[in-house]
Amino acid sequence: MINNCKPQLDIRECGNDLLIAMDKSRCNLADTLDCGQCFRFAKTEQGITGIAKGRILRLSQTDEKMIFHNTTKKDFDDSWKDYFDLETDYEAIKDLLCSDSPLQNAIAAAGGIHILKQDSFEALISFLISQNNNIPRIKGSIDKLCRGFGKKLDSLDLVDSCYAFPTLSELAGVKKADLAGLSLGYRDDYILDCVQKLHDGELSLEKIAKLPIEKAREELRLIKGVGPKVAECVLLFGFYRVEAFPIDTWIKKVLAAYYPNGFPKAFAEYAGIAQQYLFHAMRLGLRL
DNA sequence: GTCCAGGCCAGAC
DNA sequence: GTCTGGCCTGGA
Repeated sequence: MINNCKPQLDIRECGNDLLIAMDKSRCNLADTLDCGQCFRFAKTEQGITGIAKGRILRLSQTDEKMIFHNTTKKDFDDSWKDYFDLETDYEAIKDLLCSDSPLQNAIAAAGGIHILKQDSFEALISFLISQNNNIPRIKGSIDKLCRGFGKKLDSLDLVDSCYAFPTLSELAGVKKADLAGLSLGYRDDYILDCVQKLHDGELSLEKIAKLPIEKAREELRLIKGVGPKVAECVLLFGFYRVEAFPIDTWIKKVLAAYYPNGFPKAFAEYAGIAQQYLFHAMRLGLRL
């Protein structure tokens, strides 16, 4: 157990922008938004642009500060501080994980990653789509889903129009034919089953959020298309259960190469965070 | 052309 | 309970 010491944030308003003093090793926005946990952010010439919480967010980061463009301190305090998990003491967690050599190396390369506190419905639908799939296509399918069913957002200076991720009620009653053209392949049935079970009240994400992790896992697995990997992803990225440990092809390689006797139990409480460091480092092609 | 990408399901043993 | 083939699709 780690004594979580809430990090102090040095926040400054500058015109329409909000500047937060932050070393990239403490929180790296590019890595955080491009490590496979979310699918709605993209690099642009100015920085990073994406959609979360039904709003368009434009970000950039230098070595010593992150910049939330067109953002008020209230927006930040009400939404983004929590979304980017900026009040968790990652340095203490990394100190613990660094006692392990492969993790120490992974953290040196990817230690700026934070776990985002995403909407659970969005995460569930997104990771249903993610199975046996590649990231560009996942992003394309999700974008089309948003354009087809989500609320249109004021796009300010952006060329493309932007759409929020559809809510459960916006997707309720959707038919298989409505999903044609989203490049979902056989995954369309999974989404239909998921939306139907949630809309009928057979399952409730609010209830799942309050369950012990074992029980939450079982409930999620009742949805067609949710197997072990997808369930762990939804728990970790949609419910902020940082003890969840998704095992994908990359992590399988990590476990085989560096943890033949299993992942250390000492890290169980933060296994999901460790997983992200290892996953990102493997994708970078590093030797740990 | 083949392979595979952040898997899961159904059926066979 | 464990293992295997099939599944949509697009890019390397």
